[in-house]
Amino acid sequence: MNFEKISDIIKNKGLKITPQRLAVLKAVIDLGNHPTADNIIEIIKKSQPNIAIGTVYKILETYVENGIVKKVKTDNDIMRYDAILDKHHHLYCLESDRIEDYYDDELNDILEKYFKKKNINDFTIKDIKLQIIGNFIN
Amino acid sequence: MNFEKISDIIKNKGLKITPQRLAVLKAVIDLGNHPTADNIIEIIKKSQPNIAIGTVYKILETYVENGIVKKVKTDNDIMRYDAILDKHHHLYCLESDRIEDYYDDELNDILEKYFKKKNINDFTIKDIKLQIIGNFIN
DNA sequence: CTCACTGCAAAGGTTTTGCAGTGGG
DNA sequence: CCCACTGCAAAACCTTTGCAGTGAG
Repeated sequence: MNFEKISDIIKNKGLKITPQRLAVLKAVIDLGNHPTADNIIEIIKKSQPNIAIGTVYKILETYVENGIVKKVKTDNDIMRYDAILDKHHHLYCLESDRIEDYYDDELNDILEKYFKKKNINDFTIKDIKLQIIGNFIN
Repeated sequence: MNFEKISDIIKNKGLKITPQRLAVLKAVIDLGNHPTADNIIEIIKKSQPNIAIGTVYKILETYVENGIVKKVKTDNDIMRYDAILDKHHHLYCLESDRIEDYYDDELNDILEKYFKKKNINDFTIKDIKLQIIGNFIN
């Protein structure tokens, strides 16, 4: 994704634009497949060798607070990040640490209809995420 | 839960029974609400002040491998554990770190039917977990 | 008896923090 | 210009590991 679009995303949230912030968001979007903080840093170091690890974590935290990216947690306890571009769920592989996106509007409709009918006591639903766990067939 | 039942759960998996193992599983079950390793250790220290933190982690890992407890992924920092007593999903509170269980067979049926029909390419589903995210109304 | 389990302590890796200096608006 | 952001390094944090000693089967 180009820097102009990325710049817009950041600006829309009223955040200051810095080269580091542009690079972090571009990395999360371009890497796509739920990168770890480490993956992101590795990519950014190519264009900005002096970026600090702490800075990347601070930027990611800012993005999470502003709803620009989401955290995705794995069983191995390493945090991964995911740019929010569309509503989707995740396929988790039991045999590797692969995580793939799963999109389906029909599924979202089914869930929405179900929860609208159920109306859980004392709980307001903001989001629903499915963790679909299994194995990829190679 | 009493130690006899807990002992049976461990024995059924062909694992050795030790006071530490009994205490860890009892703590996970009794605490109920998806305790962290730290919560578990805190409880156990009351009856077994000398138990080692490393031992608790090793025991929990053994239980996970043997399907006695599950790890619960939170989008925040810390790993939580959950005794497997029944198929269920989780309500995550955005404002606190509360996690509640959500049971509903109708939901499980709907999901099963949906995924049976969809048949995701190159992926065999072993389990599906819903993260229902929102706020508890106090 | 034997091997798996425990306790201990150190190491491992990830994420957070404090502070001085910098630069975006 | 000013305040928010960055770089740096240390530290906090949770979890894992190695090893010697112990105890369950």
